[in-house]
Amino acid sequence: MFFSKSFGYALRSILYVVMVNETQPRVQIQEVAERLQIPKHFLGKIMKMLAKEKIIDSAKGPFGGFFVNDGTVSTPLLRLMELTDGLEQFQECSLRLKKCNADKPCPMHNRIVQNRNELITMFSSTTIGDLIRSDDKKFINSI
Amino acid sequence: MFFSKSFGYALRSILYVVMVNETQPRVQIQEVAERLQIPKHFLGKIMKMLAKEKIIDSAKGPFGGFFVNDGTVSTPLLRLMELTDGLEQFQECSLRLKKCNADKPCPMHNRIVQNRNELITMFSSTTIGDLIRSDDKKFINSI
DNA sequence: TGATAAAAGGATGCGGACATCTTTTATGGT
DNA sequence: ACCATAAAAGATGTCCGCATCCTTTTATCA
Ligand code: FES
Ligand code: FES
Repeated sequence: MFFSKSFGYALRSILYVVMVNETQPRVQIQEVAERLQIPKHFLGKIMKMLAKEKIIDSAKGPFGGFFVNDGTVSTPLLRLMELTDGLEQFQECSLRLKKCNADKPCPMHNRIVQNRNELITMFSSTTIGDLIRSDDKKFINSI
Repeated sequence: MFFSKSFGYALRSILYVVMVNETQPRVQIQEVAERLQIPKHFLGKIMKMLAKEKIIDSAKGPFGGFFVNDGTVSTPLLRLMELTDGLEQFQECSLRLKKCNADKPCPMHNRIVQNRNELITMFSSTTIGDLIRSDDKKFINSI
């Protein structure tokens, strides 16, 4: 289940930039696209958006590229999800009925609300940096 | 979050048929579509599929329509999900990497696997009948 | 200052989920 | 036998996520 491709691309790209930046000041789209097997031009759009939203920074010109800024590692996953997928999926009724509320719950509501809240909590409290620290460097092979 | 519209339509329609069938032997697409505010022709496709898969039964001709069968109320939600959305979303990596496995977990894996398993358990163990019993008749206004 | 490199930006295309409409087939009542 | 009715079937259309490509802008360096 079930995040958009954009979310996955964005997350993996940021992780890659953060890790590579430890030894290398700039990372270019070309490199990210190749290493992470992401369509280059599509990735361009995503990283441009991430830069505009100040999740990462970018520099044009020769020796340009993308690089982390002060906020990068403390970005919560929820913020990323907001940018790529929007937050409606967390807030609206799972059956897309008018309004998810405890007074007039849809048939699924009581079965799903706890699970959903746990997910929201995880997305709110987990940051980019958390992912890197917890899994150590090992997973660079699997992003 | 984040079931397909088809899943929502299917679930609500079945619930409606089950409940109405207590006092009325057949239910027609027209009626379901109006009461549940679902596009009629699209609903036709879905209910045809549900009938073919024996989740409900159908009868053509005058006084025809859809009606429950012996298995309807004991259908697990997971079976419904399988028919409308497929089960891949439960099985594959949330970042759509090759294979979700504990040996080479993606960065999200450990953050999400428990939540996902809880969801699978709920979908496996909850049936159409469960939904009707637990919420009693009240929610007929909100399907 | 001009050549070059890389991101920013925009136009276009593709496929699948969602939706509508029309035709065919089966059924029960007359 | 015939007709009205309703599901089955299928053709067609729309929209959006995903993807590609091309042009423009900005920065660097010889
Ligand atoms: S009312 Fe549907 S999930 Fe809350
Ligand atoms: S490896 Fe990605 S969710 Fe399990």
